[in-house]
Amino acid sequence: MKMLDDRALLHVAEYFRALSEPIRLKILNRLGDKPHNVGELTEALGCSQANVSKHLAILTRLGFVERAARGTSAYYKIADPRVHDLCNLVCGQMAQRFAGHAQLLAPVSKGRRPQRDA
Amino acid sequence: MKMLDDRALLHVAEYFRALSEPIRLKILNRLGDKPHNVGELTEALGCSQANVSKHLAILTRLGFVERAARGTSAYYKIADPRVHDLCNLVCGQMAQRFAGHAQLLAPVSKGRRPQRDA
DNA sequence: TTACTATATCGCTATATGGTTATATGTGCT
DNA sequence: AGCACATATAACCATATAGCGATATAGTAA
Repeated sequence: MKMLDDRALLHVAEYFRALSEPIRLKILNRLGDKPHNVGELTEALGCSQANVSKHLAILTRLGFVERAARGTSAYYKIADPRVHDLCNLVCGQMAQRFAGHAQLLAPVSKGRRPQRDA
Repeated sequence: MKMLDDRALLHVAEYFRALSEPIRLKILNRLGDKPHNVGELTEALGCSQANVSKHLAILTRLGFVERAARGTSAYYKIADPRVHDLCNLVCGQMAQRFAGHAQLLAPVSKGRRPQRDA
């Protein structure tokens, strides 16, 4: 992590930001199974088609997913499988951090500091 | 990545969001070396002390760093070394993705799709 | 051509948040 | 006590963006 110059840092930040929306994580999660078109995703996610399209555009721009037009549909699939490594890493930390705790929904209350045992 | 319910998803998203600001990545990068107090970080980052404090509060709340008061100073250190795993993973992807490309600063132009070879 | 479907984009509003300055809080010193 | 320094917080502004509905674009079928 030492070799990061400022411009690379911007890209890394942008990368993380793309993953900072629950709906986009849901999309990636869905696509982890198999490719889906926009309509399928829209129904699965329960929000507007316009919104799904917008998020898919973001994920595509960042290179997380790939678009393939088929007929009038647009099928999206995971373009970079390493995304799952990322999510798994984070999920692992989440699992540890919140294991058993009932305060999963709590706003990670102010002074709260979860254990950090490696 | 399959075991993510909605509330966990929120936490993961929050986690990623904390990493989606270049200044916070810089702080983590700095702290990766050794603990620093707010004044040192403020000078190193070249922005206001208030701002650094605010970002440190965020990183602390999410459990990325730990605070230790010493005298009138507050020293921060990396609380969860796995953060570096995360960053390294991303940096690795970045390095691959942009290797040799001159368009590092380009807005990852619209249709652009970097190679995804694992 | 027209009609229909699927997706992308536009225009907008509301909210979240990064940045600032000013102030409050806390700690140590005399 | 008062003073000085280090940090945290408050109040505010500006910007970014998620969400929506409406519309544009593209493909298919008649």
